[in-house]
Amino acid sequence: MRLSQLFGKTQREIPAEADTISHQLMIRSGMIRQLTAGVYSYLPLALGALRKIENIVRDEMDKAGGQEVCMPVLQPIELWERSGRGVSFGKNLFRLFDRKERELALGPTHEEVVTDLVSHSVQSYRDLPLLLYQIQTKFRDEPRPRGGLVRVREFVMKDLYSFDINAEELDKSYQKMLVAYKNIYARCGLPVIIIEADSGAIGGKDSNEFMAVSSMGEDEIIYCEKCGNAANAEKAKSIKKKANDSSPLPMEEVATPGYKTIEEVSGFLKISAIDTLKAVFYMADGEFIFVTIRGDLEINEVKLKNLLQATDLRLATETEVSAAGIVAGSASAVGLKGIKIVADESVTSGTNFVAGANKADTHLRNVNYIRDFKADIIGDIALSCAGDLCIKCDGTLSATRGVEVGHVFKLGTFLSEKMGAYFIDANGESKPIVMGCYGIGIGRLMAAIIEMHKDEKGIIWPLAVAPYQVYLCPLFLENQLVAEKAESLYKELEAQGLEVLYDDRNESTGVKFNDADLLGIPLRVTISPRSLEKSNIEIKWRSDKKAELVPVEEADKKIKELLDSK
RNA sequence: CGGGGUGUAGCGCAGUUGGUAGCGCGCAGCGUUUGGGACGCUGAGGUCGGAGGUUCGAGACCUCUCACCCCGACCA
Repeated sequence: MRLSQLFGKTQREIPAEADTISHQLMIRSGMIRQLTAGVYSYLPLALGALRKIENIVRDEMDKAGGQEVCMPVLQPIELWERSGRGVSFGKNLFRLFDRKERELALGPTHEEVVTDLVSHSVQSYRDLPLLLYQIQTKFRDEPRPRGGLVRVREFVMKDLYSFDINAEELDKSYQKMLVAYKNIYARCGLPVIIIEADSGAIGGKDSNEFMAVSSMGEDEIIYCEKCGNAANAEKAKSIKKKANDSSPLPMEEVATPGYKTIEEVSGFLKISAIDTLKAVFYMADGEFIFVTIRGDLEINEVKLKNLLQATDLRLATETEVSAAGIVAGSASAVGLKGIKIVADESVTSGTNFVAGANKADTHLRNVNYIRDFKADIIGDIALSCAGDLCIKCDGTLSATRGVEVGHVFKLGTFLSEKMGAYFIDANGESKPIVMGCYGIGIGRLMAAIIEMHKDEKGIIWPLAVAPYQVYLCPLFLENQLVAEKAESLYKELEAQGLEVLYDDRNESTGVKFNDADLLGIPLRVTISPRSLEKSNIEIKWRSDKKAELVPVEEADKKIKELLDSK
């Protein structure tokens, strides 16, 4: 490709709307252009890299036994009502009406469609296992798109669905996918860690995420350096500090005039937060919920949502709180009636807590679980954080941030049951198909790769995913010799099947080198009068500082060799 | 959904007490240059996000609205 013809210009200035480095680089290099929030056009350079990534993904899916299909983006809403997941996707589901006023959704994922599809063509255990996948656009109306391609509303995703006869067979499919995924990230030059994850709106049991560790990541990862146990913070379990557990004393009131927050109250009473109980109020599917947890801990809303089996969970508004008769700032579960109480296990971890007295400017000392209050539901709803202890060994947990570049789920049978996807087993019995699903966001993966492979000058593409392999960079193009050699080398390299970006522009050396660095094509080949005088050309890896001189007549061979050796 | 911020040329920005819209980059033409973002001259490019209002006069002031970005979706 001649750079002079390539659609998409490089730009010097850092775009104002771009915060993350990968986003800035993609805009500056002319790869992408935003149309509206979370919606992007992909220009040739971006598409080149995306195709490379897709092909790696496709190759690994095929090797793992996957068969590629293409399913509709446009999906009747009834499909989502049938599975019950329309509700859990909520406003993230793009909805529209056709001319007959029939409601449709733009597919945010394809479990429903694929399950429906399979239910019609799989009847026997002989048809299983089955792995179906596609690489195709998804639509999700995210409340807040961010970070360029990190979180968008329209994106290309590889989604594979596995269908098995039982849990053991699902395990095998799952393991196959884990291997394939590891291969994919390795081939893309992206180090990842595999962590335990919540299955969210997708549903299901076991779930793992592939995370690229990066400061631009949206997710917090809690991990143990000692045993390697790692999980998404919204899923992570940990052992918390011990609270005091002296023998229970009689409960007594204490005046706390104007002191409301845990910090204020514990400061005023000269105790630490660990010896208090905090109260937080939620609305779960329209029901007011009173949640209590030890004062030094935070509530993990994902765990809470799962514990309540709620589809919609949010903090209660002040109006709802007062309507429920709660005295904000002095609330506790002690003596509370007619409200569902959820408690974190931590309330049982100590004794003689300070909690609200449910009366203004007053708290209670020596509150003890069971004796003074009882929860309707008790469970682990605490957020784990760095400094807690590992539940698998006695190591101390650390926290880091990561970008989720892949997510795999064991779905089990809940969808196949709802969607009517059954098979006849070897004994002639009808059973629901056991499912798994496995996704990779291609654009996000590309962004993560750039985030990982860059320097102050620009992108440094790993060869396997670079939009071009060679940046052919003649200097002083008006020089007859340079022009002729560049043209002939360009043709020779392309004839060898190499992907060459030929900078045929009459730009100054600085401009060309800076653009070459910005675009990050792995191998730069410089042709100039200076080196040509000695019958040499210059070859340099984008990742290296130093260039290598090579005799002109060996240039094409040498370039091919270098690329093949990588 | 809450909080904060920004909308002026393709990009980055300036625009004073309200007086007929500018700079840099980029773009086009000509010339001189050019081993790490060269220089000169000439030129094109604007419904100042939108609507309404105040005013003799609005990019600026008022009201409404839309879009985009960032933070939080978090404790009473």
